[in-house]
Amino acid sequence: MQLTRTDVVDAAVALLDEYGLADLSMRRLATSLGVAPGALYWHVANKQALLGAVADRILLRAAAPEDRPSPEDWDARLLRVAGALRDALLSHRDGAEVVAASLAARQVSVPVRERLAEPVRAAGLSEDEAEPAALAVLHFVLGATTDEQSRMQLDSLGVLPDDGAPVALATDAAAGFALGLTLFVDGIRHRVRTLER
Amino acid sequence: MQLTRTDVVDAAVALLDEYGLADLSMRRLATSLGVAPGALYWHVANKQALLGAVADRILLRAAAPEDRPSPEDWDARLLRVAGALRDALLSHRDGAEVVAASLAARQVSVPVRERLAEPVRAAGLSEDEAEPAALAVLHFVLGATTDEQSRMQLDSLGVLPDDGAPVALATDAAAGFALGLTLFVDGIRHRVRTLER
DNA sequence: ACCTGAACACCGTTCAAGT
DNA sequence: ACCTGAACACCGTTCAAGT
Repeated sequence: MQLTRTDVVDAAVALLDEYGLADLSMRRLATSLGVAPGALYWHVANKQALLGAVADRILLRAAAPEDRPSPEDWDARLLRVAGALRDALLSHRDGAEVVAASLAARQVSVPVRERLAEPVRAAGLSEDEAEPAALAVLHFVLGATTDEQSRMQLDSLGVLPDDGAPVALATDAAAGFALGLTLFVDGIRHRVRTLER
Repeated sequence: MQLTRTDVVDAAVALLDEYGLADLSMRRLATSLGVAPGALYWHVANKQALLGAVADRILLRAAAPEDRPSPEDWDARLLRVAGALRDALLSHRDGAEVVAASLAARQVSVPVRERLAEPVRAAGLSEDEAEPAALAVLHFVLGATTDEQSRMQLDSLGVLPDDGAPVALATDAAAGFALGLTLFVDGIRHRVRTLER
């Protein structure tokens, strides 16, 4: 059967989940599809574009457009969207890294920034400020999740430096994430209040 | 003259500034030092460790320990440290990316997280919360600066998508950075107030 | 102690030529 | 239209052997 762009991205996601980003090469991908390396370049411009498509796949669940307006307050909405984003990133090996890199390379078409900007605008921030504020939240989510994910891999794969408390890392990461988001929400609320005055 | 670890890191920083992270290879580095590739592995365990040393170099200026306690309020201190961090990252090509990657690989020894945690503790946040709050600020700084730097490179090197306002990008980036930090500071202040009650 | 030579096992990308 | 074969120009890392 003939190869599709969708097949290529499917296989790339499968390789990512099984071997991680460092071992996701065009040559390995070609082998897994039973095809010569050059064949991939018919379906995809280059590796960067492929990773962008993978990033879109990862984000799609979390950042699909909402069909009907949510009845929640803006802060609950922001927390939910950011949480869904984190979940989506965590649901694939090196997901946060792939998305962060693709975002930096401007290879992502899922409007994840806009999904975060909507609640921030609803909070009452000006058009000018909602955009950078949403970006700040996005940067936090990506950074925190990349960190969490790389930590998970480091200590699944060997020993971690073990710097201090022997607590469950998973709950720690979730708590840190929640705290960071809370700081943002409170900061946004404060800014709206002072702007209203 | 005999090669030193310091020489190797010096040359790596020079290559980074001139050609960027993507073109900073061990082989190129060896050539620039007039040495066989294998020679580098006497002075440095591997590429990751080398990049960690480069990251430490980049951070050293911004995160050197303060000799005497600053007379500033905690919020001014936090803004200053975060700003100095951004400046340090911007002062080397791909600086933010190098530091972010090295931080994720736990290859950085400059205590940049602690430098941010100090003002947060001084604000009145508990020991438990100051750490993740400082991490959140660090993630924001790294994400925002990586973004800013990759944008700089993309439009110095070609055309940028030009999505909207034809404003000066540099001022935009600085303003977005300042806004993000302000949200954090206000969020922290709010949290301290509610905890005090 | 420090470095070379040479190899091992890979990369991403291109492109004429085939079907 | 889609893919192969083969090449080009690279990688990071190791390690016996030299000095």
